[in-house]
Amino acid sequence: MPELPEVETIKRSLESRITGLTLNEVILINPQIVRSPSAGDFSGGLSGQKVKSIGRRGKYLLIHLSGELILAIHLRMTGRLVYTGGGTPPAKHTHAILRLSNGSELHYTDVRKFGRLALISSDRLEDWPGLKNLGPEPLDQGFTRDYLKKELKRRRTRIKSLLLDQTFIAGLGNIYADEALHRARINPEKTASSLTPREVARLYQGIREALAEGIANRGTSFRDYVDGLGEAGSNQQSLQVYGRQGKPCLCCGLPVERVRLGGRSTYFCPKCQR
DNA sequence: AAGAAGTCCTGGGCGC
DNA sequence: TGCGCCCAGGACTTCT
Repeated sequence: MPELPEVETIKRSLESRITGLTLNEVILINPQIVRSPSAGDFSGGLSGQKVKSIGRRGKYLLIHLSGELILAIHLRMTGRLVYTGGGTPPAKHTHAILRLSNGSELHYTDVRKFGRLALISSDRLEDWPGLKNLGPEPLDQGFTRDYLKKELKRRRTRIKSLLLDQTFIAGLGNIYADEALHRARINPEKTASSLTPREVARLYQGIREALAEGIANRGTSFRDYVDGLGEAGSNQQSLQVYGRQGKPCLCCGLPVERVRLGGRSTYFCPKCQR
């Protein structure tokens, strides 16, 4: 499940490889993955474009192109964007191939077909539905303790569900939400507005540290995730609670519990997170 | 208007 | 060995 650290790692791994290259050819195997515009306009609009730079906003990878266009990619759960030297036969579930001017290729692969690609005009990026309502970047200056405190105060939903709400904060998914709450020693079922000032301060730290560690470890390869060069990350070895149901909490030794919360599996330590 | 629930997808794991 | 069932979850839509 590519979340902020995984998308950031993909961005960094692709940057030096494709910046400055031109997209010579776009092979759209499965048009279903294109969110906008139409499949024909998407392929036609991309062809001939030069890659200027790569950015990221929340879980969106943003490839900035020469003609004031941006290729926005959301990998959802099982999407992969992998650079290959060229001539590599496409893996199963490959839905698009972008052929670059040096003969290399970007392969977009997605087992469950939840991910989406879109071609957006640069000047309309801020108004684009996917990005328009995104909350602050948790690792940027705009995400402050004060923002967190104020937002939590007015929300009556459970804290775990709020952490997954991209309009509240951009980039957290199920793995890093659970890890952030464990770091902060907060029970995921607590109502957001009920957190004490100390808990809010711990949560602020927990979010930033969980994400920073994920980036330092080049992402969590729990199931499908690989970076832009097809390499797995190592953050799965550093997870404290996610996926560790029944295993001893690394802080207190009690078994990690799993509950369903908002339709999502949620892992926590009942002793450390009260 | 906030919050919850349903929907899309396929492979892997499990019970029988 | 194989069939059927459940589970994984991000963002969007629909509902209450």
